[in-house]
Amino acid sequence: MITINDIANQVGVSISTVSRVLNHKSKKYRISSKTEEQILKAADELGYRPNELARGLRLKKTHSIGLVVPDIANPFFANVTQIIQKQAYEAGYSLIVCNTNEDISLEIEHVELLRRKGVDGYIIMPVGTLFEHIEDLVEHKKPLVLLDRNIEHIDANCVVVDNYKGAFQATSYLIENGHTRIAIIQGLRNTYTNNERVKGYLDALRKNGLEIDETLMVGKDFRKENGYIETKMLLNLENPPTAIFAFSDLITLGTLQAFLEESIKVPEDISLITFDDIDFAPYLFSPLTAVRQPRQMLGEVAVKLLIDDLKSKGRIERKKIVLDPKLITRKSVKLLTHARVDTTKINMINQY
Amino acid sequence: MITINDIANQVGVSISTVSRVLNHKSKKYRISSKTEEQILKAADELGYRPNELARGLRLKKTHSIGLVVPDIANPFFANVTQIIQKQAYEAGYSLIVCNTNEDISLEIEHVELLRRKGVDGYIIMPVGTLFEHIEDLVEHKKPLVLLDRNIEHIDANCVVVDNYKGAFQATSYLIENGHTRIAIIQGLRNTYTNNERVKGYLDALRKNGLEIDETLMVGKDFRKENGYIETKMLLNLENPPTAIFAFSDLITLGTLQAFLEESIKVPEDISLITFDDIDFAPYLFSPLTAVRQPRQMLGEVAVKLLIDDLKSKGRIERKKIVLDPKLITRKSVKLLTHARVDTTKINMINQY
DNA sequence: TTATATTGCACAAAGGTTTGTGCTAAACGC
DNA sequence: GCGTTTAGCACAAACCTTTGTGCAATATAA
Repeated sequence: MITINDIANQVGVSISTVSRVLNHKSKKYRISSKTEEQILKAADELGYRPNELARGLRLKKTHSIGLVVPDIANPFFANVTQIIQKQAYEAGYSLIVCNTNEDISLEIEHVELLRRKGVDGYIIMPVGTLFEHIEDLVEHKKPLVLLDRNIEHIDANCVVVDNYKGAFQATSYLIENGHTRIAIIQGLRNTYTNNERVKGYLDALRKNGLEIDETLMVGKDFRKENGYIETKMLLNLENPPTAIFAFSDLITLGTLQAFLEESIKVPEDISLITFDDIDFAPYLFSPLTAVRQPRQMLGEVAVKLLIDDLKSKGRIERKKIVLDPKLITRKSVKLLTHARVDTTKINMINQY
Repeated sequence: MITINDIANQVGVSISTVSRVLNHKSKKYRISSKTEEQILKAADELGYRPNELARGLRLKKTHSIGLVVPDIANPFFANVTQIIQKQAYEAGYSLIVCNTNEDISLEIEHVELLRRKGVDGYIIMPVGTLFEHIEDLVEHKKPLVLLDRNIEHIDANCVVVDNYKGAFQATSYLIENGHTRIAIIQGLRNTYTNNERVKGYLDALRKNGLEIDETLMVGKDFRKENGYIETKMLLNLENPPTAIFAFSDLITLGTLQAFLEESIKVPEDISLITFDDIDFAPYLFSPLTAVRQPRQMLGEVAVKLLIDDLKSKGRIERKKIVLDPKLITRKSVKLLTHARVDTTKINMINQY
């Protein structure tokens, strides 16, 4: 491994001079242009590569940021991750990616690891059930942004989408189409996203004077298996729902599998609406009506917030940013015949 | 920040003693259990967190590995990435993820960055058009595994799937179903995967005595837009194909969009087969026949190979591992009426 | 010519670890 | 009681940088 020492020896100067030249501080320290050239030449010839560990140790900066994500394989998170990676790279940062699998103890461990590695900042999509480790981060003034999921009590940068609104719109749309027995298959309980979606769902029901049936509020995590099992159960109810609102693309995947096995057709036999607008949604057997989240914006804003924080060294105040989702209507929701379509109401929903 | 120095002061011993205790070397260096306890207690109370930069500098080990991937947003790569992350974590390594966007200059930059950061090993899915930067890695004996794409001339660990076989099977399947005008929409030219797939396609045509029509061999990268544009062009041919073989899930996405716009139905109007068996494939408007790649295995083997290499310090010989893909037949291929189905041939293909 | 300013660079400390070696004091052998 | 072993730890170097300060040589001023 070539170090500045090797360069110094080759040129016959001290390592401090080499360092200054390599860091473009020749003028400031009055290094003659002759020496400068020699050093640059030697560095090139020897194939010098700065040791970022040593720099990081000295400078207390690693130019890397830690990304903590629940499930990279989930298309939604994968997309957001890609955006973040790109933005971070362009700002001069590398990404250390950690997958928590929605496991809080894994999340804690990963955050601990990232601290040991001395990352400059954190972008975290927290499980959200425990958060002392995150509080500790803000207490120590570590640049941090909470992504996709807010933690109310914590004074940290945060960018989320308005899950309440998304769920409210989706549920309202189903109601407008004559559905009264609407099931939800929830994601992980007590996460920010899930809570907000449940609230939106309930409020939409209440606003329309529909009764709330707890047996229709099922589900426990954002995974495919959850969607599959709960759908099977829902279909076996004595009085099954006429519509299902799935809280993630992966849940929808399980739901579709259950439908296939039971020969249930969407929307003829049952209506389906989903959070997360997967790329393939339009080409599914029944093109899916979905709540689309602004993935690109989510990632871009997260990185921007973090970089601002990094540059300002905490002098800048925390921001909580809420982005709007959008209901994309396709063909997976059936208009029940007894429904009176009230276009004014629909317009109201779209403007909401 | 708490250092071993702080612990040493608190307890009243030297930092070397602290270090040895914290590294479980008390016996080896005959530290009294009394001192040991005191140090452990102080470390806990002070909330000591080892500085991995300093350790890395001293030990020349960072416990992190660099992952270079063309496109994390692509479901295939996203899935592989997730597996790798998990396996790496369990082996005690963090993952620095770099997205090259199939851009060779970005790939080179990322590899350079990873070297500066001193990652212990590399898992790279190379663009493959240039590879001096990778050769340099093996020359310097850096633990490395090439994933999904091999580079023939390079003596590195490597795990790929048999793309030739996958393409051969898929093409043969189409031929068995009476198709003679089979288009391929290729991915990035001159990548290992693309080359092998083209070979498999051509060999299948030749073996069945079909003519090769260059106008049916289109496409230039693995993205959606490529699929969309090329499909539009293919549909406008004076003598359009009866089947399209798309070389990636994203290409298929574009193809489906084109089909939708042109009101083309699969498989009635045209047959479709794809590389990469996306999770949603069974539930598409026409459930997709696809070449499934063993994603889980791919990721697991890659990490295993790398870890072995890391542990053996280069004493172990390089391995090239080839995994089998699997043709999953669903309903996107139409049996052309004039075709004679030769079951013996089909069996032969499946055994291949 | 002498005093002062400037040029051009070297020295050394610091950042937090790990580890080979050496030193002191107690324990042991006889 | 003296020599030898052993226990228990400290010292200091090394890993590779960055940077404040200092010093010699040259240039400038008077």
